[in-house]
Amino acid sequence: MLRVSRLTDYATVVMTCIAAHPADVLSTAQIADEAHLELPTVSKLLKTLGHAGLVESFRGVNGGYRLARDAHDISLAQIVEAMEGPIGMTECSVAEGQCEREARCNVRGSWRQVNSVLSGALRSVSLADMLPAASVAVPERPAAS
Amino acid sequence: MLRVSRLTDYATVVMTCIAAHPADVLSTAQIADEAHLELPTVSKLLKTLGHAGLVESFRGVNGGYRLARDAHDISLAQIVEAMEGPIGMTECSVAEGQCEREARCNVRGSWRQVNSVLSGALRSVSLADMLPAASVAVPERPAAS
DNA sequence: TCAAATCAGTACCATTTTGGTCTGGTATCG
DNA sequence: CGATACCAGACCAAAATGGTACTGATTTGA
Repeated sequence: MLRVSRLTDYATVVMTCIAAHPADVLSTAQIADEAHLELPTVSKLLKTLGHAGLVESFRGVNGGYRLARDAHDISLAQIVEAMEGPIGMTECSVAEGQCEREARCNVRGSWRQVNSVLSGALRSVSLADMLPAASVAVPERPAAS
Repeated sequence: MLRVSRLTDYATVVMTCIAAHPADVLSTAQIADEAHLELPTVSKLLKTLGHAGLVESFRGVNGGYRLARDAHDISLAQIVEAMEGPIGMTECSVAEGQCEREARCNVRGSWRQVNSVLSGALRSVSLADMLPAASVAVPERPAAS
């Protein structure tokens, strides 16, 4: 079915949740609640996203996560690569020497061409583009504490 | 990492092998030999490709397979769809109502956008384009650099 | 008409990937 | 010091994937 893994999909949702509160440090529990995902799952996602340098973490009481840089400077491609590694539609798009047909393979060039179109599309979408347009105004749910 | 299944990759190889002999009916054994793949695997591929109407089969002695239409009229997208079903990068790109977030999901639109770019790229490559350059003059070669 | 060649369909199994949970550890704040 | 909250890793169950085997149906040709 040619799709990204479910975790990658979740990662985009989690990232938009964090991006919707640019000023705050959100705990994993808050993010899980907002994204409607299980807490351990969100925890694992954030760990991976942190390793990739897309979010930064703060430990201890009142700790949590925050975007590592502005939402305009984070692309969908970076999120996908953080979760799944280098983008490649076939084995041989990513690394050389995977199959012995490589030298005389007619198919490989076409796949690489499709691949570059895809990664271009992923690079062209930023996290800011994925936010609801309304978020420039007041969010629908003001933090009732 | 965001790739088509290995069988889909094999399917493109098998299709180019068949396309390289436009006049002949090739047996599964011949195709397997030429593609350097196992015979039962090729058999399964061809059955699926046949159901999708991309190749036609002939039974009995001297039977085998042949392209159902000209190589220029078969796109990479059709091969992928034959093997993997509708092209969609996320669950919700393909069908509605998969997740309860759908109504207010900010992420979905961006995925659908990426998706349409990808399927456009797959549609733009024909089986004829994937053959060795001998018999085909590639119309446009967008310089990928 | 019989036998060989060849595709058709189904069922099955082994491996890998994926998604998710749990446990213990460490840092920070009050 | 202790409560909170992130960190790291192992671990497990379920699903998808790739491959194999077996049986049946159809056509050709001797």
